[in-house]
Amino acid sequence: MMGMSDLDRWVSTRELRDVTRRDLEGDAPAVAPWLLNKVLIVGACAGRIIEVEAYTQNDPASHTFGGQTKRNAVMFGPAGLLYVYFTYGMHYCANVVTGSRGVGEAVLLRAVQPLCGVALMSERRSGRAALADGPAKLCQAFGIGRSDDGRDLCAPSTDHERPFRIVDDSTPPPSTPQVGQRIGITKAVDVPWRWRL
DNA sequence: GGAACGATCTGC
DNA sequence: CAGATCGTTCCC
Repeated sequence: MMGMSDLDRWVSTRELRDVTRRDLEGDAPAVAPWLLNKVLIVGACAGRIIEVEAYTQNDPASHTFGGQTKRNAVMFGPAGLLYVYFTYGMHYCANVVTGSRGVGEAVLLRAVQPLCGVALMSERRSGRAALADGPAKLCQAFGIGRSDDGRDLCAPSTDHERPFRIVDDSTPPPSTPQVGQRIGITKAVDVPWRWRL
């Protein structure tokens, strides 16, 4: 018999508000720190966003710097889409698209604090202690993959089996987040567009 | 057609 | 600190 999941319990104890497309639309460097403390929900897993990076169109480190391609097309879509890319031959990373249609901007989700579905995350992470403290680990823990590229985080939830969105549980973004250089890039390395709790 | 290179992670 | 591992991009 199906018991109440930890997500059900967690949701019922907090006032959750869907983050709207309008909330997400804007320059990635402005939206990125605002996303801190928001909650990512994918299926039975939820986690509080604790580290992000911004990427803009005229940013040499961004996938969109060279213009639109098949791979980065979602980044040019409307704010609120999820841009998922495959890298290093084995990892996926997930971004929230922030620019309006035609503008290639997004915020990379680098780390979340697991809130729900911890057992499932642990299983997907092969029992390792680190569940979602890196962009590829986060995707593995949440089961985010290639087929999620272009999913709409702001559309009304149609898939009740696998909700897929970002919500505000009334925890405000930190007033003084850590700010620093982005990780793992070789261009525009001095741009301080990484934010952390 | 081919080569170089990753917005990373892991184990040594 | 180097290896894994393959899609994407860019150059010839």
